[in-house]
Amino acid sequence: MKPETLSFFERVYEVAKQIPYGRVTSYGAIARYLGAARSARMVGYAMNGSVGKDIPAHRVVNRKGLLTGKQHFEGTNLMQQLLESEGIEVIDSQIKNFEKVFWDPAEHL
DNA sequence: TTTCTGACTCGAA
DNA sequence: CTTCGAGCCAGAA
Repeated sequence: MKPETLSFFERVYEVAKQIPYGRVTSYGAIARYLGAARSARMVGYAMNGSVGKDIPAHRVVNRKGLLTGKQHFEGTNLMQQLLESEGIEVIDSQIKNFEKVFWDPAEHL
């Protein structure tokens, strides 16, 4: 691809799409991978437009493994349901064993 | 052009 | 240990 022609949002999408099944990552991790370590907020903001695209936004959480963006899904528990269906243990919007299911873009890409 | 906002993060109290 | 505040950047109005 031609990253130079892609907007920041589009770059975020490209990375988010590559999150493996049953794994999750953080906004900050994606931001750092894109070279914008301090644009974690923008990553989340970008996910707003993830609807209608093939982006598994539910696999992206904050660095604590907390489903901070679940409110942006249809139901307040949809995001958690999706993660649990992938084998990820989630309790009260908090991912358990977050370190084990965490997927670092820089590590895989 | 200026202003505002946000699905974050980190450091300090 | 938990809670609170300020900084950060990119995009839309």
